[in-house]
Amino acid sequence: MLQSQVSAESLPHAEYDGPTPVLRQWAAPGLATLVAGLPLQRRCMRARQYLFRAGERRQSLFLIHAGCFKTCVISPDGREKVTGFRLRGDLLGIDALDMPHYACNAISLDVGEVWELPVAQLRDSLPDFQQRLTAVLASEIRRDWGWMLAIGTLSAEQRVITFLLDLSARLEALGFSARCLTLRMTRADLGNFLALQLETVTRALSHLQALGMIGVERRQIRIEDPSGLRAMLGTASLH
Amino acid sequence: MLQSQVSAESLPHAEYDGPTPVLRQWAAPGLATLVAGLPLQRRCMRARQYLFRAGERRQSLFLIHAGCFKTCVISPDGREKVTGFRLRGDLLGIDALDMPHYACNAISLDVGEVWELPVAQLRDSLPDFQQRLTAVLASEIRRDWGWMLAIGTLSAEQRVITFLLDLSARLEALGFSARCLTLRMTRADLGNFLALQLETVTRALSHLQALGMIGVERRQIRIEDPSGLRAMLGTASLH
DNA sequence: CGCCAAGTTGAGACCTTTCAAACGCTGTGG
DNA sequence: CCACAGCGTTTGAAAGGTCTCAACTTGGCG
Repeated sequence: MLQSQVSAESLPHAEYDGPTPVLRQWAAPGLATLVAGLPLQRRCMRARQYLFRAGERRQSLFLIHAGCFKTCVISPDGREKVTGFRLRGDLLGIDALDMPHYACNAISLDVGEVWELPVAQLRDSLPDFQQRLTAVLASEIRRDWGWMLAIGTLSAEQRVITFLLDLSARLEALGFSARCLTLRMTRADLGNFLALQLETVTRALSHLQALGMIGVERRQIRIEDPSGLRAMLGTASLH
Repeated sequence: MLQSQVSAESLPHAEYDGPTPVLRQWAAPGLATLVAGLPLQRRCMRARQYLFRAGERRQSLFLIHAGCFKTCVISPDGREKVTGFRLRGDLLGIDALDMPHYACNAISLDVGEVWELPVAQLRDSLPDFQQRLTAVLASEIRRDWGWMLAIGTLSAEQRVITFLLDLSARLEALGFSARCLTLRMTRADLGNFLALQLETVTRALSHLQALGMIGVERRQIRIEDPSGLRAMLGTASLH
């Protein structure tokens, strides 16, 4: 249980030589260590299980301890948009900190575990907890802007590359392999997030594989040539 | 000086019957009244003047008192992305609250005035200032998600409509006319924000004018048929 | 008065979408 | 144990929306 990304971890570690251009700001580190001593409510998740839904009464924040989640918003007329894929260390629910109800859906893509944070209590006991929250929020804004930039200025293939490099770097920061990743989301989710059709995502992956840049086997992705991929971003036709 | 949007204000007020579907969360209100008594540094701006640039040392936050600003991020390889257009009451610089340097450029699109907020001082004197900040940050995240949704799921024309309705509603909330608006940004800025080419923006505006939905005269936009516009969003082919 | 930035419009090319079909897993029931 | 349904993925071919490039117009400003 909770063993998401083990397949990646069992593979050899590899170098990752430099940050992805823009998408390079993560949440404030160390929140997990901060709450280590507290009596937290732990909650295990199955794949495709909702952690919470937009509109539900917001009781607490959740710190991801294991697994992979997607967050998505849905417009009144039914259009859906995946706003991000969240990994261990990410906070879920912060976007509704000032509201009585959640503002998005949070769905587990795999088995996982979250820790429920008692916000009011933490605010009192930890002097700089509130400031930590603002840091997490600000960095989420910058992350979103990075993706808006990518979606607005890059071709389909470049967006997919950006996603792969970003995910690779995030997984590596968590101690997993940067070269071999398991996508926990469907092509449809990925396309939705990158503002592409799922077929376009598939084609981009196939093409990158044909170029020898990556290896694709269903949701297992091997990054064969990281610097080659990064070079394909630099040669941006600026759209 | 500071008389941005006067042209709109001098025109008759008109009804705005209902919120724009998704993009409907604004910054926490009343920040201006909160800081009313404090000895704030005021700063006047000209058109095209930078309030701050990404990378500059961040000293303070700025509360827009008058005018219109754009914020934008620039990737290392020179791709630019307008992340938003900011009006009176909006806070500039919050996205870098946890950093020593600004994370975006803030550029005045018109004459305007900002109030410089001494963050550290406010944090001490106003008990819930920090909490207000988190509210502003969270609402910025939701706003960004709304635009990501629009850009990812709507056609060019629908994005332009969404922008016009959003701006109209924001201006009305500030006491300006909801029917007659002055765009302070160029077509290029608008296109950049909406992930479209400037020519596509022009064509969308021309087409909406041909349909009798709006009147276009350079940067003066008259919204002739708000519900008609909103209907064009509902008839989304879901891309 | 003339230059220049901003905006408009047209025509063609191109990338992505759309629609369709086939394939491969996975879980279920006979 | 295998057949089968169902979802996710892959690939092809055609259509279409947006981009690109270009010319022209307009209004502002030195």
